[in-house]
Amino acid sequence: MSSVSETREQNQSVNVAIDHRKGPRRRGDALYAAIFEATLDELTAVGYAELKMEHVASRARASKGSLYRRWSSRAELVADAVHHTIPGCGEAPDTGSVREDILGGLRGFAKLLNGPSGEAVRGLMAETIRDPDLMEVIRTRFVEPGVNVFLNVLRRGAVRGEVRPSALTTRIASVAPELLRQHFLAHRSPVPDQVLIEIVDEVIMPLVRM
Amino acid sequence: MSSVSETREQNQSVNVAIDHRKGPRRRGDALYAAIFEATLDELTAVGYAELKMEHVASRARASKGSLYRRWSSRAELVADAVHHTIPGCGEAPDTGSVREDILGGLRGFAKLLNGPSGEAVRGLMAETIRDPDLMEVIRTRFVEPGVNVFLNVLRRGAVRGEVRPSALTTRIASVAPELLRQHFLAHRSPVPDQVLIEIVDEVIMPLVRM
DNA sequence: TGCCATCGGAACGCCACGTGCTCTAGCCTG
DNA sequence: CAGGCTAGAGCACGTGGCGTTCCGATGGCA
Repeated sequence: MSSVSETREQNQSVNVAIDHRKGPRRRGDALYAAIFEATLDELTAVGYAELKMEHVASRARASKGSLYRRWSSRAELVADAVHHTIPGCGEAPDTGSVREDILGGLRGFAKLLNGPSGEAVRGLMAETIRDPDLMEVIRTRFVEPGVNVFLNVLRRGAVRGEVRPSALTTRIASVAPELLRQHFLAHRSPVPDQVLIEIVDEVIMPLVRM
Repeated sequence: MSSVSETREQNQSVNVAIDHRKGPRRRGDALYAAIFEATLDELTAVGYAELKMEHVASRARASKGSLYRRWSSRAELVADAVHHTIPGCGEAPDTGSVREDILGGLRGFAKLLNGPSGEAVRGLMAETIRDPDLMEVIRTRFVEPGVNVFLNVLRRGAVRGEVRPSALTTRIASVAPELLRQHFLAHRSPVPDQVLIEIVDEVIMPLVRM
């Protein structure tokens, strides 16, 4: 996380040694990895709105051409970078209590949203306005997996008799992540833990009780 | 310098008919109204993402300067135009039934979202990423009034014994509009009426029952 | 060793932004 | 009613990021 502007100045003015037409040059996976890393660094540094392809390239010590050869837009690059970085889409714990499971699942999502991935997701949500296709990608990668997490929690709760069987629907399983997402979009991160507790105790638990 | 004035002379001689420095010129409210109308027309024509200040000005037969003198950004212009156009922020009917009241309230919002205002709101949501101040404006103008609508419905229902008193919270009153908003953002409009019915029957009614 | 796909760097045209300038219409005052 | 003053229309400009293209260099591979 050293100073970006220094590096750029050197590139522009004097230091011939880092003209990488003459230096070591990466290809394939190594280059992909460097670009992903630079993308996340840039996300944390300036946020999605101010993320410029040129700066990502410069930070990755790559060329704009190399970026555009792989991704046709900023949104695709960021989506790939984030998806490549986060391990899975999270999984709720199995504590034997629906309340604890859902709260744990929400905390997992909140942790992602509060990090650089969150800044990315926020930006990607915005980008879906320009590009409806991207919305499909977002839904598939970030939204639907979340719903399944909570649906599984509810199923386990129903088996134990904690959850009324008629609550085992996609719509109800979507409520918790949707409220979280809505709060995340409508307020600046980080999402306070108190909000998660409120969602669980005021909404989800009364909603799924027998 | 002389070449510049030559060009200008040519432009003038060719385009005399549409040089509105000589035509009727509006001020004050008339100009505001024309700009708002042009903004909404442009919104329906090309959507928020492709809305350009230059095109709005041209459609309103106004100058960019007149726009920037009033609004410092596209987002402020659109927010003003929409807020100036919609009558109130909607009010739920009082049918004597919580289910019908909430459904009616949701249908009111959905009607707004499915029109040009919806395209505007969608775009403004995106813009809040660049401009956190704008988020405050959006919340004040479009979000919070909606919560109060549903809170009033729940209060009336509690008086009638339809709603448990502990459900009279801001958080619970927010659920319906938040789920609607989330659906609106995650899918292209128009929002199907079936979605509203599902929100009411699967989520809200079980949530607020005695 | 020689080939060639790929890389880094730089320059380019493009487009919208936001601003400044000039000329002019409409109102307001004396 | 005349003159002044405010504000609007139109145009041109500088700026900045986009996405492309070209060139020279490089590293993997036959």
